[in-house]
Amino acid sequence: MEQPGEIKKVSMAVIKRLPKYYQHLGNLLRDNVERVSSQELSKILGFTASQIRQDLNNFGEFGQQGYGYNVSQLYTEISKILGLNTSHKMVIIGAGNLGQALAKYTGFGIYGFDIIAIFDTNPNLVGREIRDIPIYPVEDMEYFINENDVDIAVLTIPKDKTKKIVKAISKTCIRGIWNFTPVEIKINENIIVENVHLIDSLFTLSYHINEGMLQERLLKQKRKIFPSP
Amino acid sequence: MEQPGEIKKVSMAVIKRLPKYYQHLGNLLRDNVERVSSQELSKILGFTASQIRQDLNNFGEFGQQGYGYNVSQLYTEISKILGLNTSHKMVIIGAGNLGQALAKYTGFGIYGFDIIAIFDTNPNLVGREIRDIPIYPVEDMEYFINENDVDIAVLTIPKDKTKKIVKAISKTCIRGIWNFTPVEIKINENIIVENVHLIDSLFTLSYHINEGMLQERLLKQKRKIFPSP
DNA sequence: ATATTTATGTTAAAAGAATAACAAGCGTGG
DNA sequence: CCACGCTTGTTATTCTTTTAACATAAATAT
Repeated sequence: MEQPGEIKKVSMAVIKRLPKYYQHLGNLLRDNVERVSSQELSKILGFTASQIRQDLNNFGEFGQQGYGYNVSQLYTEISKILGLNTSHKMVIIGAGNLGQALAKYTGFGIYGFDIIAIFDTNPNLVGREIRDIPIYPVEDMEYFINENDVDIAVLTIPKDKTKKIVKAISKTCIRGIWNFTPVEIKINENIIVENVHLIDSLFTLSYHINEGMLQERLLKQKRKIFPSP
Repeated sequence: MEQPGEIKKVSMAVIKRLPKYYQHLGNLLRDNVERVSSQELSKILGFTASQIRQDLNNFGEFGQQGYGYNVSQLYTEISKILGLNTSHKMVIIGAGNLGQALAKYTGFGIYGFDIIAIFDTNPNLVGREIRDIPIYPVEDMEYFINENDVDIAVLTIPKDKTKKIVKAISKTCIRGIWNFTPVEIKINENIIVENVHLIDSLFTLSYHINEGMLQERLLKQKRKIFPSP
């Protein structure tokens, strides 16, 4: 029984679809499309119209019967839901290959995610800059984060250093960790962890490539148990 | 009614858990642990023991009553399921920041994923090498892939070039695409696409960081509809 | 102004996934 | 060598997510 004023938890499946809504509404907006129906969105996104309406109704009533959704308004609403109406300060921890690549990439800034510092232990890197972003010694990390109200820490460090860094971070005002290390991070629940486990992703791809052969193998196995007449 | 010899489709949720099983079994193996029960795995992995048994039984009967699972055997079985018992040839398409970072990273090779070439249009990059991996002109891509029986193409190109590259790739013997571009790739069903949509991941993180504030806003909204007495 | 079409929000049904329960079989200790 | 405890594979149940259905309201056409 749902109490008035009670918030029902939004499922992870819904949350994972929100970025898609946001991005495609952005495309429509750029194409000066004024209105869109759940059915039209359905065709572009590949979700059912019903699902789209259900998803959106987790957050409010944004549409109008007989009209559909106002693209601009819905775009704004979803940007608020995703927290993209305010900008975010990020720091990259670990100036290795991946850390540097993420620092060089300008695509996050477009959405208000500003990388304001990089931290590393390597004295050859400390003092240098990447795209005007300074590389500081990791000792200064905690002070810097608190002083500059940093929201997000991007972890691109070797796995054996992760535990120590996470412990240090957990004492700061950081709100979220974007974790590129293969380590499963356990931390207090006020800090959100979003994992990018590349090797898992690659394994999943490998599974699907292998799937055909696998099924043949399983079939043979089952035929032994149920011999054909 | 399930026919003998018929394969029931394995759900995506199960597949996404397989890499976790694989990695933690690898850890146990390195620690010379001989046997493990679903309950013990449950504690490490955070899935229920029941779920682990269900998951594994999608692929065969690997355990033994009263004993559990033989770590080494189960590890091998899962590596076969994931297709990690054979090595894979990869090429990186796009030698930008991310492409170069992935090329420099040696962690994929450990699992038999060998990057054997990089392709780019930039004449300043073509001819150079990254970790002994040569950078070739993108014109040679199709020929090279077919000639060298490349399995996986890693896409790290700007989004506006994606469609053209995908079209070219689709005519080759490539089996899977590891897609780091934000583009939704439509291709014939023989080629598997695994997406790493970084911006989606970042948005999801932002959502969770924003969640607290969001709920307050929704509460206020609902209070208007259901005014408290 | 009115009827018809369109498309929402919401409720109901179906499908799918996670958890729990349990019978059957193996290992271990006496 | 036997009995007890452990742990699986599997079936049953519960919970979640997706899809379908529909009553209602706005927009459009006549």
